Amino acid sequence: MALKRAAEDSMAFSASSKRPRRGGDKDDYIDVEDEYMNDSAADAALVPRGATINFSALTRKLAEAQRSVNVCGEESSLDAHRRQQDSLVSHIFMDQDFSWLHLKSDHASRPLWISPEDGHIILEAFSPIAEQAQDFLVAISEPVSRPAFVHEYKLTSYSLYAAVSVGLQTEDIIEVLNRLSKVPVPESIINFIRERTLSYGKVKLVLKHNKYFVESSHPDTLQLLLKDKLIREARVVSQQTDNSIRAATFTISKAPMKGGLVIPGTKEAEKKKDESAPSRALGAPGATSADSDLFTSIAGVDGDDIEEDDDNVHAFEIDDAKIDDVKKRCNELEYPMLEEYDFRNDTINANLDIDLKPATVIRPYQETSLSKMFGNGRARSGIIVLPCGAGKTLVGITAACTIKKSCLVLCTSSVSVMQWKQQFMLWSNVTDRQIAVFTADQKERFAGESGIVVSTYSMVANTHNRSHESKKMMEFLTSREWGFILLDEVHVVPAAMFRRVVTTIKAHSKLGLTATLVREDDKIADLNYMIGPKLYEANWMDLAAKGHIANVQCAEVWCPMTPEFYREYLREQSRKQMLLYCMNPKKFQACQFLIKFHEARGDKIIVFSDNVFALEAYAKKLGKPYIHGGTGQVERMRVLQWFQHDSNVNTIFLSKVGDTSIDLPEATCLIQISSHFGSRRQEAQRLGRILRAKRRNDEGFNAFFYSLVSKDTQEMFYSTKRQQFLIDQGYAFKVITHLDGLEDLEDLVYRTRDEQIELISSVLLANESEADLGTDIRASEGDLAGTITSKDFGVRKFPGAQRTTGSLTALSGAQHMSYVEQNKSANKRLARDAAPRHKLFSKRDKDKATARKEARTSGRP
DNA sequence: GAGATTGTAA
DNA sequence: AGGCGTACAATCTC
Repeated sequence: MALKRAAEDSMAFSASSKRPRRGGDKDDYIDVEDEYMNDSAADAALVPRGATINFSALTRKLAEAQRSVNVCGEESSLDAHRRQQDSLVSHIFMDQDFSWLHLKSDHASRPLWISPEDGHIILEAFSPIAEQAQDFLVAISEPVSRPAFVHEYKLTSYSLYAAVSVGLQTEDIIEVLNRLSKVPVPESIINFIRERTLSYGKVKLVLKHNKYFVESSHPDTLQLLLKDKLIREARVVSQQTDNSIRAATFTISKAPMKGGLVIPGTKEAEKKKDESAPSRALGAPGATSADSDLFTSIAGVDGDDIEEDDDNVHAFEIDDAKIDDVKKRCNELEYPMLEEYDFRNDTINANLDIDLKPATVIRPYQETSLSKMFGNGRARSGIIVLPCGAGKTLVGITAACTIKKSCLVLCTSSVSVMQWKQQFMLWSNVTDRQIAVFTADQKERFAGESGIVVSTYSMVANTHNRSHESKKMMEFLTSREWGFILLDEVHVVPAAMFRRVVTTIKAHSKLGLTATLVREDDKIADLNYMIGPKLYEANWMDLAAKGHIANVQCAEVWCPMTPEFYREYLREQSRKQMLLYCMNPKKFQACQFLIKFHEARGDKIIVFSDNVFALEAYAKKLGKPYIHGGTGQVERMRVLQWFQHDSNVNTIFLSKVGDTSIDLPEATCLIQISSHFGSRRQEAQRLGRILRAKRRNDEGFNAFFYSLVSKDTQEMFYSTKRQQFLIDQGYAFKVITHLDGLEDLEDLVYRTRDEQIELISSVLLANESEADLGTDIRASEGDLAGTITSKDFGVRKFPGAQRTTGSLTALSGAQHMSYVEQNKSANKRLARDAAPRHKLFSKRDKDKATARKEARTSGRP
């Protein structure tokens, strides 16, 4: 069967590095590439002897080699697809010739290659010391792409900042890089590292007595910062002069002491070495202990600290409303502020007496991530990136148990609020009195001086009218100093409203947790100054290889459109097109087939669809339960109970509700029928649903992840884009163009043409009733309301032709009246669409926008 | 408990 | 560069 063959193909490939057949299209690298591929991989050096090499082509080749082929007479479109995917692989070394670089004589045993131009680093992942090298590279650079054989990293300002903040020093970085590199570290890179790390770690932001101070052991650095207007104006010159002579000078205090700190739940370093044994596809014998010693000590696990030049530190106070701006500016000035919390010497804030339960042992990578955070005996602010199901919660709880101060946990939904509380109770000895929940329907407060509060972002970020209780609760939250703030799903924090929480809550240290540090907008970089640097990022493939998360086989199933559907697809506009390619009968069939196939294997299956209409249609047709946003709580729970405990219910259909909060440890197979929009995060999150499968440690267990894609439609593009994150994590997507045995299914849905035609008319009908009102009314200015204009037939509307200012025709009450009786929801949409056209509303919108902007930049001169 | 409002994602 | 349109969650009010 085709499916099985695909899996075998890929296995055979990874075992013997046999290259899939493919027409040679680029001649310039073929020779080199062949030579490389025929070498025993462990010996092969990335920089071969020989003339000009096109590295870009080489890396692309290797990445592509991971996608196994399932040839089915679809050559042309498969090739086109591949070319498209190729273009997504990073373009390092494009048109660049680095063959002049001097190779060290023993280059074959060194796994790194460093580009002198842009700081990209290539790691041979099959090198015996790859794992240690990887630890080091994660600490100093950004992972760009980590497929099976060749990993790509990039040195950036931020990554070096993160390296410094986890305790690495400039010369260490250069030295280790040099040891690992096949070529001497280029001068340009050395300069870059020196230049960037020089100023890092010199300035700190500290919270004392509920006030923020910029602190440094170098007064001249502070002077330098004060030359900046923004920072100068953010400074608070206090009247009280405790230690300082005059108000204009900095306050001086004793630098904090360091010392040995033990993170609870850890069991010394031996454990770690045991875990590192299983080798991956091309893995060679493990590294010598000398090697690992070198890297762990360099990577700051043992907690070597930056020496303070001075026993005294100097500081000036800044306005807490402006810390966000100041932090941002300091970053721009290449003096990023470290946020460290010397919690053991904090005598002002009451201790919280919690600890992990004695039996709790954390996993090696959790320990590693925490050691980055507590490497120097203090709590650094930053972000830890772990895949879903890898135990982020436990990392957070352990951190809280290490700091032992009051702690605020923020999550995205009230469901996860409850989960966090429950997890705290499970893993630590926290008592019910110490942990409080703050949501819409529960406003508790902990008893005593210190405690834990779990809440949601919207609860804390909320600006508009609050109930009396919440007001009081908010006062409680903002008035006190928190030792620790835990930000779950930290990638949401850059959102306009949610980022507010970082400034309104005064916390000594912040830890952000997320599985996918990506957003489709450009706000993700803001986290660098809002929270702190990325302290640790796990490699999904490694965790899977070690059995912490499940192995996943990913596949993209191409479903051809039936002629009727494709004809309609070409005629319609994008929105209706979407419905058409979701409801493609071939996709229906593929879905049915896959469900049947996996149910027979004993899998528990989740089918995702963003489109609620399609979701309902599929679920009803295939006779499976489904949940979407509109499903009531009771119904949801019932369906989930069935799914988890009833052996007759092995498949459920979920809309976007399934992306977050619902915990489904039983699922082992996942099918996406409508993967609208190119969200990498959503794709990764969905994959995460099956990573924690309980059966993951069974011999040869695989979880399955399918994306059903209608061929030759927009969906192909989105699908490619969505997969990027997972491909960067090292997942290989297979393309399946034919499902063997599908035709033999006796109760195959929509087999006859008549049935398909019936489906298409129901789809079009659904379109009429649900979608048309919106499009018709939103005709361009001056059109009579409800008139269908030529634009409605065009393939693509002219952008900007719509939504200009107030034509009153669209507002004339008659329309509203005429639709009120017919369709309530349409009426609602109508009102929403029409509203911005009226001057009053547009004014209100504008006001709101400016108000929001002001709130964000509040306090700025 | 429905509805309104606000906010997020992509 | 930002809007597009949809699905969803959380909160408060009545």
